[in-house]
Amino acid sequence: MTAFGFQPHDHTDCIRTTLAQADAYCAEHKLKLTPIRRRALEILLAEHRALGAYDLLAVLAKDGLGTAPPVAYRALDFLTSAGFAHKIEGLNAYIACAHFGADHSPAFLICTSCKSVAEAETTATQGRLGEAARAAGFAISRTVVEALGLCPQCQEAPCA
Amino acid sequence: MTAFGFQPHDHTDCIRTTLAQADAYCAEHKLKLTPIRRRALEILLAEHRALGAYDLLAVLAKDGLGTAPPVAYRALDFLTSAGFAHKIEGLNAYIACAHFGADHSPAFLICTSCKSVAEAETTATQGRLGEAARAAGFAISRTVVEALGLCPQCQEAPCA
DNA sequence: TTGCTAAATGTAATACTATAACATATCAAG
DNA sequence: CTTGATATGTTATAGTATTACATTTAGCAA
Repeated sequence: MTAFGFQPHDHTDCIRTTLAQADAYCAEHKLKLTPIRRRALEILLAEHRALGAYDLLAVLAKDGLGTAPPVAYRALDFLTSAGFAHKIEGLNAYIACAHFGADHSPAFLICTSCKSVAEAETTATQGRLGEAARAAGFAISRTVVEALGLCPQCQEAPCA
Repeated sequence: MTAFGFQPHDHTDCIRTTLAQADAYCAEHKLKLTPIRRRALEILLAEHRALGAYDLLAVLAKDGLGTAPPVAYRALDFLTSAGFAHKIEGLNAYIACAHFGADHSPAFLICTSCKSVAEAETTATQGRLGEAARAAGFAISRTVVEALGLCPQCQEAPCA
């Protein structure tokens, strides 16, 4: 359950710091980090793994913040648009961004056993995808770069 | 509708050639390219763009080859397992493989306007994902590498 | 303050994507 | 020919996401 680049770390601190950064970012960019949105981000940060929209919704519902699917999807739309979270297409799930702030094109290492996710930093025009796009005259607006496999822990203990 | 690396080409020939290759590959590997599976591949080849499972099913149904969802998903499972087709995660859609045969880790350029898809060839351990995986001790089993954006044609005619 | 406008939220219904479960049929190997 | 594995037929359901519209809230201007 605890994974960041597959290493344990201090969750409480990372949640608090990132929420503060999000508050500051929204203030500066005239975005509204409403209670639902802020709580959704907090939930994703606390889990620190990919969470389905309905999983998120279940937690929001326990807090009395909404019960219908659009509540979760709207919060996720906001968070992903603002760059506070990303969608993992290979899992139809969402995760808090590990590299707060700037516009970026994340790459993910996703453990299919324990569901932990590591986020690597890239730019959209790097790597083989960027090469191929330039060669083809293709204009990239978004990239999906994900590797599914086993994290170091789960390679050692496959039956966990 | 006609796109291969976003260039027009001879569909009829490419369908025939690839089906023949698939027949040969299945004979050699003791796989059964049954009528449903063969027709599904033919449909994907003919469209030459990402097709939803239910879109495929609709065509199969017109041919009297089945009406229930498992018909389409089973055919797609077979085709993707055999390497004859790939799933585009960013679109929840499927496309015939443009590089027949060998085991490979495809990278896609996907036009969000006309839905055409170009497939680039890579290996799972190449590029930034491979670097990140090695650094983290992560064992890759499958990669998802996709760029969403506009193909050359749609950049010029955005209102098509 | 009042009223306007845009954004956010509440809610119900529905669409889209995918799988589970189980019965039946087909086919190759012994 | 029978057995076992694979493929297909079919119904139901699970999981993911959006549309549509009513209501509320927040910010701003008259």
